[in-house]
Amino acid sequence: MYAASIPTMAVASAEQIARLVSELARRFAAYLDTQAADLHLTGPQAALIRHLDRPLPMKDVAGRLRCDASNVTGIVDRLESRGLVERRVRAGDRRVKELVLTGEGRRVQRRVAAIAERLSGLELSDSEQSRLIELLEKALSALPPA
Amino acid sequence: MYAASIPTMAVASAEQIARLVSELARRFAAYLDTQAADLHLTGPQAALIRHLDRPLPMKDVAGRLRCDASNVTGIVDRLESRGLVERRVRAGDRRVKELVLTGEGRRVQRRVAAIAERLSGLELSDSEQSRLIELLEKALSALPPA
DNA sequence: TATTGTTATACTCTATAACTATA
DNA sequence: TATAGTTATAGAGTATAACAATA
Repeated sequence: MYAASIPTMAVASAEQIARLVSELARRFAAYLDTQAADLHLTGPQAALIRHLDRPLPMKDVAGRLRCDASNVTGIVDRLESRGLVERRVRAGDRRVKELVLTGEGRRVQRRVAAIAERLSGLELSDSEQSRLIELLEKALSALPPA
Repeated sequence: MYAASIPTMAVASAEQIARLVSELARRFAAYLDTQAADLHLTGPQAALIRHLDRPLPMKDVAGRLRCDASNVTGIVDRLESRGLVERRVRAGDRRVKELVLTGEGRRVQRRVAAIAERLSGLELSDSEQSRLIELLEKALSALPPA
């Protein structure tokens, strides 16, 4: 046993948390990817569709996906070729192209949204869920906003 | 990767957990990537180094990274060209190449390992950490093993 | 001049299939 | 024949820089 002033246990569990969060992140991402693949979407494509809650300029899409604007061109090209999204020149400013979902795009969007919700069960009781939410929010506050 | 925004109201805590875990996963991955980039490593390169706790056949590396063996060739090529890892033909079976860290590779490995540990604080007390570990483990059990 | 989006370029990661060398 | 690893190929994502159109 060590002196109480040096939180040995805390260090041990800190590492454990890092490992668990890492594992959870990995599996969660893998889950999302496989679910997206079922819809014939890559991760970034699914993310783009999920963020398209209203007509959005390409630049804003890049902002939400946190990637360079030049990438969005390619991702949108592929989605547009499948008829899921559409580029529309903004009336007031012809430099801007707004991205909108097609009818089929909206159908896919609903299925994408359902993916995260399907994770919900998590085998936790209501009170466990509340507590987990609290702790996750606190843990989140320790990470850079990115 | 998924939604950035956290709902202000939440009675539906299951969905909220899905969003929080999603957000945590996203930020955690982003954090790991930027930290790895500081070491001039990509995510997969850092992951490979992290898993190299002993001489490991290429095939086992692929297993640990959960990717096809053909990918490992390229990742290892790049690490080897930087002198971080080394391929060694196994004495007993000349088909097998075991991957080992060089001295410099071990130094980098220690820095990679430190990344996850640095996440440890998480601004949680000891008991909060214990509880979070419990809940994370339970939540993990709901996800496919991948 | 500044901004929006695209194109050109170059890398990394990904899987599948064909190939080699060993067993 | 079977296994370990590589190579060939092709597609997707990433960023930087240069560019056109528009403001």
